[in-house]
Amino acid sequence: MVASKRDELVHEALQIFYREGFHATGMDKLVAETGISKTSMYKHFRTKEDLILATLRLRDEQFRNNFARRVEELADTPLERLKAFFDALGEWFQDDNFKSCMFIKASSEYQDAKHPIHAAAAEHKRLLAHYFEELAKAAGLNDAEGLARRLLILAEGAIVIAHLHGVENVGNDVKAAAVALIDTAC
Amino acid sequence: MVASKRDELVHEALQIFYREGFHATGMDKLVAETGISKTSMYKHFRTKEDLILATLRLRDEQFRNNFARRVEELADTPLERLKAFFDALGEWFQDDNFKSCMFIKASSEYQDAKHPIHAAAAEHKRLLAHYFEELAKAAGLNDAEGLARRLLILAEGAIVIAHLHGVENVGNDVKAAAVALIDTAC
DNA sequence: TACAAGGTGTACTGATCTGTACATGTTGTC
DNA sequence: GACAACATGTACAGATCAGTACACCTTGTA
Repeated sequence: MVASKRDELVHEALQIFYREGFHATGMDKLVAETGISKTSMYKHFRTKEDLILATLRLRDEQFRNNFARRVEELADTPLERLKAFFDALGEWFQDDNFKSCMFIKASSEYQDAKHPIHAAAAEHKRLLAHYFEELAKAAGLNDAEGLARRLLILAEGAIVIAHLHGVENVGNDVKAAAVALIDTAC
Repeated sequence: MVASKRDELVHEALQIFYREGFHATGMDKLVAETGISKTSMYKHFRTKEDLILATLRLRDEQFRNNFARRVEELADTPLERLKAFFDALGEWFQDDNFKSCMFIKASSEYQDAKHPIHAAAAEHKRLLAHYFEELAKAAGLNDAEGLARRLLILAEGAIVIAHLHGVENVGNDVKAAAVALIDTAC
């Protein structure tokens, strides 16, 4: 099955934006690296911003599917899964292609909260917090909502530090901290 | 006392880069907003990158001085000061001009770990971890180094979430999480 | 008065940016 | 075979990017 050019473009642009950044990636670079003509790109997306938003939607989908699947592989109960998320996070940091989180970087380049790209990043993180909250509720933990917010803070901090200081320790550190926070809510 | 044009440039460029981003701020915009001529800028700094590095050095100085002072105002013992850092962090989030952390944003725009700007950001965070570690040691806590790394993760995550989701809750959440982690090391 | 240091204004180079115009080629379906 | 949908190449507009050239002005000091 051959994916449509549109899908191909979004998939490839995702990789390039993730690797190189948004402002630093021009449309000409996308043409050069994907082999897709600029005319086609602008047929599918009216602006570069629209293309970026499409890559973020895809990334959100990928990220949450991959993590949900991996967490389900790693553990069976809601409580164990909540903790296992932070193992999966550590595994991600080990990936050779790991370069921080696309949404954190997007919000760094598009800082205005009202900007659609910033808003998409905020929404992605809200969904992640919601995921934590559902697991915490299912595990019968106290203050599931507050715990979810605290775990989100941990996850984001770990991503930033893994990117800045390299992967060493970070996976273990964030897992330990997460377990400590979760245990206080038992 | 009149500061030198060089200092004036670095101070103003810092504000603009912080507010608008690095790639998004052209040298022509700096000329327009500071009133300093481009010729003068390039007399003081060979490249835009050199200017950015100078703003990061200033920011590092400001950040650590301000926080150290505020933390000393808020508490007297090492243990209390370690906790008080997260109160000071919450105060920062309330600042109308708060727009995440300049170093996180710098590492988002300059992703390569070998890039001087990325390296400067990494160093800034290492100094912050060191600050935590010294306080933890002075407080006689267990595993001061590990605790410092976990607290750094918390601080960075809180900054990211305060930027993405707004200030609500974040200050209290991160303080509660930090206290929980610190108390497990007592 | 002379000089040097620092600052200025303007106009420019050559590259790159987003986005468009326009004519052409390919492919699947009726 | 005809048509529509989708893709292509090329060339361009107009703005902006980092950085430079060059002639001039201001000010403190000797």
